Amino acid sequence: MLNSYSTADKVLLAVDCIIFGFDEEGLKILLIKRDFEPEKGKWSLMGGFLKKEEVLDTAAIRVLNTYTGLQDIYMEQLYTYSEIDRDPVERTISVAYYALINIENHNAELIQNYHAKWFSVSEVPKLIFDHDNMLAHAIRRLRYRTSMRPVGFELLPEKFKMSQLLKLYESILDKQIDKRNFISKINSLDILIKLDEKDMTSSRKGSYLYTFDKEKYDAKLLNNFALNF
Amino acid sequence: MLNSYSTADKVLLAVDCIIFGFDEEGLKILLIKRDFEPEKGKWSLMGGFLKKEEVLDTAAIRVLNTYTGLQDIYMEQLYTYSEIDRDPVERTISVAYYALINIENHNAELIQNYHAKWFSVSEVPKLIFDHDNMLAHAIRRLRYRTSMRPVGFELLPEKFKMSQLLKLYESILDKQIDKRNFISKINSLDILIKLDEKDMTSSRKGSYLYTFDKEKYDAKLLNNFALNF
DNA sequence: CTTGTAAATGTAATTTTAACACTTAATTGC
DNA sequence: GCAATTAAGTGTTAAAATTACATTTACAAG
Repeated sequence: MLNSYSTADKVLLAVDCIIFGFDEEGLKILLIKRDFEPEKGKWSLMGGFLKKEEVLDTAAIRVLNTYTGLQDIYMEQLYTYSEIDRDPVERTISVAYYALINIENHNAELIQNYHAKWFSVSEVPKLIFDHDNMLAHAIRRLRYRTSMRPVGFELLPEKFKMSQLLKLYESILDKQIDKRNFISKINSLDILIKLDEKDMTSSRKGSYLYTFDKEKYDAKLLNNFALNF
Repeated sequence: MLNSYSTADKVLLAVDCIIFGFDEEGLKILLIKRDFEPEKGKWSLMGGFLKKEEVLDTAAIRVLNTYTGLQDIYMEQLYTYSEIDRDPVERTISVAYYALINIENHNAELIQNYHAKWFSVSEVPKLIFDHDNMLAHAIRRLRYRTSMRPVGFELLPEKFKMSQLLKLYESILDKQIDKRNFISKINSLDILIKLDEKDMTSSRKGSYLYTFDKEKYDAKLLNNFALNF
């Protein structure tokens, strides 16, 4: 019967986390080496089972924290995967979440302790189960999202150079963007604050640092502004 | 322990279906009057529980068919809802799906037999549980999708007038669109075939009928063409 | 003080979008 | 049969957005 709570099947529900990061080398993703069967020793997304009295968003945050120690990371739900044999051990439905984080802010040491490792998105190893599929889906979504609104907030350090922001966009969208057009478009959005400070590490001349203007950014968000690079 | 299949909690997993339709009156949504407790007699989305050996996509199709007799409706997964008390009877996680169908093609009689009823999206009654939230989410997604690619395929009859297509877009996006700009933009996409046939029911002059050019449409899809009305 | 390096900067051509109103084709009623 | 009616059909222009493209600047190093 379609609507009897008592006779309905119950299933295992998992969450898997796709964590994007960004540094000088480009766009990366955080993976773990599984330390349990099946597929022990293979690379995998971070995952775990949903608890009875837990909301999915919370489960995703908990799983990420368990594997990496990372806290207060905002994740977005991506998609729910339910292929019958996606998990060879037992029928498991998995809800994928993704997040963007700033690699520098989230110290490598902690991640080392937890056996998680960053991989360039262009050099991701074969993953277990349907995790390749999840990752591909997440990248697609990230690209899409990027063209709809600035994503730099989460992926860049507090203060950043314009060239970093440009590189971030080029990494995510996987294409070259004209520097001048990029700068004028970003500036026209009026969501950055140019600081008096310069970063002298990368050139003789030094380059100005910027921060996001959170207030103006939030105001724009309401209008669903697009970017179209 | 995070990864023990044997000790992990199992939960009830449901699917709920948000079915959009379109006719002369505009954009509509298909609801049912619940004939069981709780909330018996209240309006609701169509829902049902996932079976052990069933994929979510299939469950969504099955549920829709059970309530409406409708078959072969392509649905897209929307989002998974997991608030603890979203279902007052028992903890239930629900995966929402949405679809666009052509009301004329899917005969009203069948739907009557099954106690489902079409409501204008502007006049939807209060729904049970978190279904209002799901619907709002689905409308947002439909608008978004509409601006990214033509959706007419599913919502219009095989042959349609340009004015119907225009009205469809106006209904979904909930705003007026200039007739001439609309026509020239649609034509520039080169995905419609203008037939020799005219529809004489709505005016003295009659209006040409169109169909979608599926091949050209699919070719364009690869380029992720946008519409921006 | 010359050299090297990345940063910073502007303009013109093209394309896209937005705003806007009259004519046409055919039926209906007189 | 002709005047009236009704929705269909059709182009142009101004404004805005996008794209393509190259030189100068500031500073440190030698």
